[in-house]
Amino acid sequence: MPRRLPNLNQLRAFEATARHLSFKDAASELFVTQAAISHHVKALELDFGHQLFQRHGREISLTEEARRFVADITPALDQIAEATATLKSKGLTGTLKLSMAGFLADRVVRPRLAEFKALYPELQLEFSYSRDIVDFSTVEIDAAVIYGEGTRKGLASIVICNERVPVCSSSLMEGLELPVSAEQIARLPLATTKGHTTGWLDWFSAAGIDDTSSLNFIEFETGGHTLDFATTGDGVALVADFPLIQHELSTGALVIINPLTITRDYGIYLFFPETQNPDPKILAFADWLKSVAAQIQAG
Amino acid sequence: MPRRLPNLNQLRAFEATARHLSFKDAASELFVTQAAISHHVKALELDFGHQLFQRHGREISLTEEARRFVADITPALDQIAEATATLKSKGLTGTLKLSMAGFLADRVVRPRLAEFKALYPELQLEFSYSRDIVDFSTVEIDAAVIYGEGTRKGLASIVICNERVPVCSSSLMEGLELPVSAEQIARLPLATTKGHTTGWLDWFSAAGIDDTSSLNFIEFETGGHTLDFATTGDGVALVADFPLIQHELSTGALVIINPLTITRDYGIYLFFPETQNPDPKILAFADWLKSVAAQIQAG
DNA sequence: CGACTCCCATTAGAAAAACTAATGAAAGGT
DNA sequence: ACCTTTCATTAGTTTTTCTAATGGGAGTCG
Repeated sequence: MPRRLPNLNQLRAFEATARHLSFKDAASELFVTQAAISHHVKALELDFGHQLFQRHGREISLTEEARRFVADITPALDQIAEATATLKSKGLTGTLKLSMAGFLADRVVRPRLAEFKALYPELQLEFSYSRDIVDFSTVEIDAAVIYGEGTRKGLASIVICNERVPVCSSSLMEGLELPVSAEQIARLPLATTKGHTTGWLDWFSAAGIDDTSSLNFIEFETGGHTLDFATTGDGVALVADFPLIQHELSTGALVIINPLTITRDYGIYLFFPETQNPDPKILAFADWLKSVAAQIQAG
Repeated sequence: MPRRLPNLNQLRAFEATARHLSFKDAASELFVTQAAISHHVKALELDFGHQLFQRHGREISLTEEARRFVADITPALDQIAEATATLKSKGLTGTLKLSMAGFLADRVVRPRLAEFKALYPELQLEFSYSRDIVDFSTVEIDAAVIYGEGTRKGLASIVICNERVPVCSSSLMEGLELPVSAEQIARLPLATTKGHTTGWLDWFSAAGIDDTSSLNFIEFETGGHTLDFATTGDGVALVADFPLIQHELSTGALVIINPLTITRDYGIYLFFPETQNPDPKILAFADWLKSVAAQIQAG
């Protein structure tokens, strides 16, 4: 007799909801909207012929049967997750040599190294620092994380995050209301890295402002400096909607002053030499880095 | 840290394949085509970055890592299936009083009673026999399984199976090749239950034959009799593609002589009095009966 | 040896499922 | 009383999944 399983996507939605006791939070964990979760849970309740949650206004609680049911399936899902992690990491041993800008390593990768180690226990990461692309033929590097355009000759690339939003310090916001209009932003000092004003030009173009002659750019050596400039309240930076600024956003040191996000070629990419079969270690790292980005964007 | 799960539908496909060591058989277990399984497994292999099966011509075998992985996830899926079964059956206690034609009870339901009991251990079934709908206001019956039209005034209905195919004994097939053309079938004796020639008329209409004046109908009291008639080689019966004839088909006593299947209003339905909230016991039984039908049609 | 059969792979397109945006409704907080 | 928060629902879109058709390779049988 073949095994009879419920719809497993619905099951996952239910389990996440049960953990959070919130449709909204479950939705954010699974990177979907609250409506999607609501649909899933409702379908599951219909299938099972039992209520799974009691709804009291904006609160929900598990029914007696549902409580028992989660207790049964949670370890099962854990086991699947663990077996999957083990399988994925299998064979990924050795060292992956990465090049990236210092502020990316400091702010994004290193603080989460433990998490990465848990997923790929036998994989060592080695860092070297370069804000720009390296020459793979002369430097012994497997892959490079670059904040820039997504295509380079002879290199394969994987998008990590190509959405960018304008941020500034809350102190600069005095007297202004969120969202700050693009016209107002155009009058503020705009931080960029040297020679990379394209991002801002794209952003204003997306905001419907084409006269960019009067923009006031302040150029810096590194992306970290543009962030510092914004953080100290001296101007606005255009940054990837990425773990980069997670801490600052949550403490309120930085604020997204206009929700307009541009998705252009300019963003964070992982580059590596083009081959038929890319090194699985690189793919694993790219996969992980993307998940880090996704986690943040989901709030 | 949110749990990271693989696509669970792909996982189910993989697990079924691993049990059967066959894409084809896994497909049939899951009621899909072989291509669907192939896609799922391939996607999983891509996600994991590992081959899961070695392909040797038409044989497949598990890779070493995959073997380990199945061993990990199989108990997890078992546990989910079991927890689901428990939850579904919860609260379904007492007795469900069913009315159905004798041959349906004898051929379909009773041989599988043990299976039903396993799913709903606290639910008793009681049978009474009627080929036609009963008057729910006078007879103490919860639901009726009827071979007929799918809509009756004041009653809700659930389709169990509304596909019908022509069958006859292999002895009648002497000198004919499968599939037998509709024109040839039109010359054979056609068994129906009394006053229900609609099924055959629909079938011939679907086959493109509109002149039904010369058809040779033999009418019987019960559906069982039309099957007997076909089994003894005296003519052709039009039956639901359903467990009814499973045994006869597998032994070769009956043969589907033309694959044309009609899906019309006439079929097997579960009827019960229309209410706002149907008795979950009825829904559970309908659910199970549908699964029995699906199992057979998948071969 | 060659035709045949049996599976798996691949493709393009169809069908179904999942998801979203928008909006409503209920309850809690201010 | 008003605003905020959260779940529900609807209709429509997007994405995923599935299928039908077809090709290829490896056994099998005459």
